Amino acid sequence: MHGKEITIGTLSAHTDVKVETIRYYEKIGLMPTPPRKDGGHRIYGEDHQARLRFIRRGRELGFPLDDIRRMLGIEDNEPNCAQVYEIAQAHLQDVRAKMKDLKRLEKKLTEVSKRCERGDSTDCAIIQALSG
Amino acid sequence: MHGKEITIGTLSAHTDVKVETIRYYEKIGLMPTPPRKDGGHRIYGEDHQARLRFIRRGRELGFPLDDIRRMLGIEDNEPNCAQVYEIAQAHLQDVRAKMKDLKRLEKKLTEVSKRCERGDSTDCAIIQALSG
DNA sequence: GCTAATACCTGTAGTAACTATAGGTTCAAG
DNA sequence: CTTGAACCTATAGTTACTACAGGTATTAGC
Repeated sequence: MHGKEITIGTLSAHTDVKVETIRYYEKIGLMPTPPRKDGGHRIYGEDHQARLRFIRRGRELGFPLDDIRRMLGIEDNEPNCAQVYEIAQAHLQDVRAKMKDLKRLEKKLTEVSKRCERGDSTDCAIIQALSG
Repeated sequence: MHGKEITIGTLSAHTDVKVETIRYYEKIGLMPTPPRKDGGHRIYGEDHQARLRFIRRGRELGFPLDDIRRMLGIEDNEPNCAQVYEIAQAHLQDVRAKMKDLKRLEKKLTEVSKRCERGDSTDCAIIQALSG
């Protein structure tokens, strides 16, 4: 049962995470240090693949690495549903706050752009908005 | 007509930009190097204040410093309405793209969170979504 | 078996836009 | 004239990677 022993390049291809990023995750302790071949090349198995996929999914949902670290239960032991839920809720608040900010920006930018006549710089509504 | 000669702390208070940030803007060439007192303290005037306010407004609207640099016409000569309009339009596209991303995230996170029963970790919808 | 191409290795620096120290000097008020 | 606040420089830290540079290991083809 040494099912699939793969290299970092293969792991990268399977998970769609760049090789450098995988090494980076290892360095910051998100990925465990894998065994090595005689020559020093890293060898990965199924468990590594699962964990890396977890990380990638988390990133796709916008979780910061620190959240993911806690969700993986690295400090503790295992992923814990209640804690994961907490983290997800907090992240959701964050996402909603950012959306609100962007909505405000979008409105302001659209409005100011509309008033810009693209003529003389002294009349430019955008420049005026920034100079005010 | 050496109207108001102010220190960096006063400039900071007037513009709501932190002292360190002002020095940082100087280092990266966004703010001009101001004259100094004998002791080495920076002295600012009206023009500095106007420029710093321009930068801060730009940041509030989410423009990256590089955009602001170009809008200020630092490389060229003066702010140019047509160019500023271009930059603003591009930024608006960016903002809209980010909003779209966040909307997608928000939807997914909300949906997954709802399915989480906060019970056993093996049933946790969030963990499952990340492990899939 | 040999060679050449490819994949891997480490370590460092760069990205964006600041913020936060540390360790010192100057200024302004009392 | 002293003391405390404000100023000075230079460097490191933040987030999540990415991009080298310079070298070694593996593998595919012959």
